[in-house]
Amino acid sequence: MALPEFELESFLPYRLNRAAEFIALRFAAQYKARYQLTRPEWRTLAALGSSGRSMTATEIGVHSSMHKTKVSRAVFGLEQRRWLKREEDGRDRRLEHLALTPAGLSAYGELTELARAYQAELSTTLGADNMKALSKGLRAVERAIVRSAGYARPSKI
Amino acid sequence: MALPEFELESFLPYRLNRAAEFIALRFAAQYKARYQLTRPEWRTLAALGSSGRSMTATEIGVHSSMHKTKVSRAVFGLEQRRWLKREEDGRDRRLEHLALTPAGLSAYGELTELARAYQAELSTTLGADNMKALSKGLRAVERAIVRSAGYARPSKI
DNA sequence: AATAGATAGTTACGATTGTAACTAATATGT
DNA sequence: ACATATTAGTTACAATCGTAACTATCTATT
Repeated sequence: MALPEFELESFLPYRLNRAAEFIALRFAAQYKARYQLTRPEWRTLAALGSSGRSMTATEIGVHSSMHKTKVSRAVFGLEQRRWLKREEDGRDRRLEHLALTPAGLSAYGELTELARAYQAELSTTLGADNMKALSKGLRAVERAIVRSAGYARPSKI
Repeated sequence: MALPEFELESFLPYRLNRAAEFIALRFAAQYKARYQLTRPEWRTLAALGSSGRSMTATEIGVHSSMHKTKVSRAVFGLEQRRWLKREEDGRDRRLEHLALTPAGLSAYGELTELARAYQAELSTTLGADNMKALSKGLRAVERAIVRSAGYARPSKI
């Protein structure tokens, strides 16, 4: 009569969600307080800044697993701050190439300082080899994401 | 003049968020289609079902890293389906002990079947030892969550 | 060249969310 | 014992989000 065992504590989606929420919140508090940035705005800024090149909105969405309307609004927000500018593609006028302005780049630089500090703090808290293990596991998930983006419709991510 | 390096690809909050979002979405599609459950409702049901005992709303929130208003609404939703009942604490009348009804338990049983299947699929996709690594890393984060809940205000999580 | 289908991105709108304020109860300090 | 602070949980409200529909453009088929 006993139910077959199920340990929520070992169920990956639940654990990942919980961990992500916990880890993200503390960092979000910093850039929110300092720059009034929303999470999608920070993620968009980070995607652009880290890539070191211009990207389309769709690319940003795939890269960060954000819904396209989220990206669209984040881009609009960053544009209003003049941290980002759009440039129309010459050949395909549906595409917009998004790039950080000097002001955007400088904000990105300051934010990466915070990020670096937070990452260092995490490394101390979690321990170096737990970080390594986490990183290895995440890399496997990332490969799965890339693979599935290849087959399936990216807009559904 | 070059900015100090920052690799978004190695920044834990970003990576965790992306992975969690990706992994959770596929599973959410299943319980949404099958039971019209929301994510907070599933997480609440799972926390209760898996613990095998009654819990308070606050305990559920800490356990699942969900905001207390999210928990409050999820509890209300599950109560309306008659999957959960509340019982007042005799000594402290602010507390409500939440427990699954037989119907709730049976739904939980069916959902854990889906969960188990999904976990198995993930294990195949990611590979057993990547799962192990991920699990080890998550366990470290979980310890950090527990520690911080001890000191800091849990309502802020 | 014309039509149908696909894709990039935006937006209207209903649903979901978090903040802050609230109620009700308990705990604490004097 | 009384005032004050704290805690559990709910709710009003404004902000945010995702679905679906939309515009504009491009690609493929005939």
